[in-house]
Amino acid sequence: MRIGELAERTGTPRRLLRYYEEQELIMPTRCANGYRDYDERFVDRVVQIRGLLDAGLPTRIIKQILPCLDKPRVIHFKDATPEMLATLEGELDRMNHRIACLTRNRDAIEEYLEVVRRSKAPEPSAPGGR
Amino acid sequence: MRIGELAERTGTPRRLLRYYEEQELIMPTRCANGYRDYDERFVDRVVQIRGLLDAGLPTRIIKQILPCLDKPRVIHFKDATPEMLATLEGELDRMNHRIACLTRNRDAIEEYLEVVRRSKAPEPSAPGGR
DNA sequence: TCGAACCATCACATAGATGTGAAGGTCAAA
DNA sequence: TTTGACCTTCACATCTATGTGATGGTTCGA
Repeated sequence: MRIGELAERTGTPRRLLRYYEEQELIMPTRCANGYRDYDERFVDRVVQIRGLLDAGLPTRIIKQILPCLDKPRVIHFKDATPEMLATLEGELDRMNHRIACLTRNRDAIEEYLEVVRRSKAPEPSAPGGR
Repeated sequence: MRIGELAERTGTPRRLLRYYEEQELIMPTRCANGYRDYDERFVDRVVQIRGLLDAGLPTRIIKQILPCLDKPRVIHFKDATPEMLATLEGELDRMNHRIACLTRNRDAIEEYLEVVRRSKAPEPSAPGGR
C-alpha cells in the first residue's frame, strides 16, 4: 500500500508517516518509481506509535522499545545488550509511574463527574430508576 | 516558602515554576518585596502537574482539570458548566485510552524482559531455586 | 496528450516545554 | 558597607512533533 492509503487507514498525516520513517520507527520498502510501499503490518504499527507518542514517549524511546514488542515474540539478541535491557527497565519504571499518575487523576475526574452529576440531576421522579 | 525551596523540594527548575504560573497552573502570593510566596500545598500540586505533563497532557488541559481534583472535594459550580463537563468527559476518554495503551505496551516490555532473562540466566546450579 | 491525483524531496514555520543568560533588586551575614 | 545568595523580569535559544507549501516526477483515465 502507498502512503496515502496508510495515512487514511491510520488517520495520520502523510507528513508524519515520513517523519516516523526519518526517525527510523518504520522502514517501508520502495517501489521501482521511488514510492514508499507499506505492507499490512504497518497499520497496527503506526497506530501503536501514535498511542505511545500521545502517552508522552519520545520517538527516540519508541524506536528502542518497538523491536521488543513484535509479535510473534522474537528475541533479537543483537538488541539485548545490557545497556538496552537497562533502558527497557528504566522505561518500564517510567511507564508504571505514568500509568499510576494517569490512573490516579482519571479516578479523581471520574469521582468529580459523579458528584456533579448527582447534585445536578437528582432524578426527582422515578426514584427506583432501573 | 520561596521559589528556590519549592524548586528543590519538587525537583523542578525555577524557570518551570514561573512558567506554570504564567500558564495559570499555580498562583503563588507575593511578599512585600515582590518575591513569590508558596505555601505548603504547592509541593504536591507541582508534583501532580509534572506527572500530568509527563503523561502527555498539555498545560491548557491541566489547568482545566486541576480545580476539580482539589481535596477536600469541593464542587465549584462556577466551573461546572456544560462545556466544562464535556471537556472533562473528553479528557477522561483520552486518559483511559492512554492508560490502555501504556498498560498494553508496558506488559509487552515486561514479558519481553522476562523472556530475555530466562534465556540469558538459566541459573545452571540450584535448579529448584526457591 | 493533457489533467487530476497521486507520489517525491526540501524547507521553512509553529507550538509547547524547557534551557540559559543578562540586568538588576533584596537581604543577611561578615 | 560590601559580598554572596537569593529574588525579579525579559529575551532569546533549543528540541520535538507537527503544519504547510513549493517544486517536480509518475500514473492513469478522458
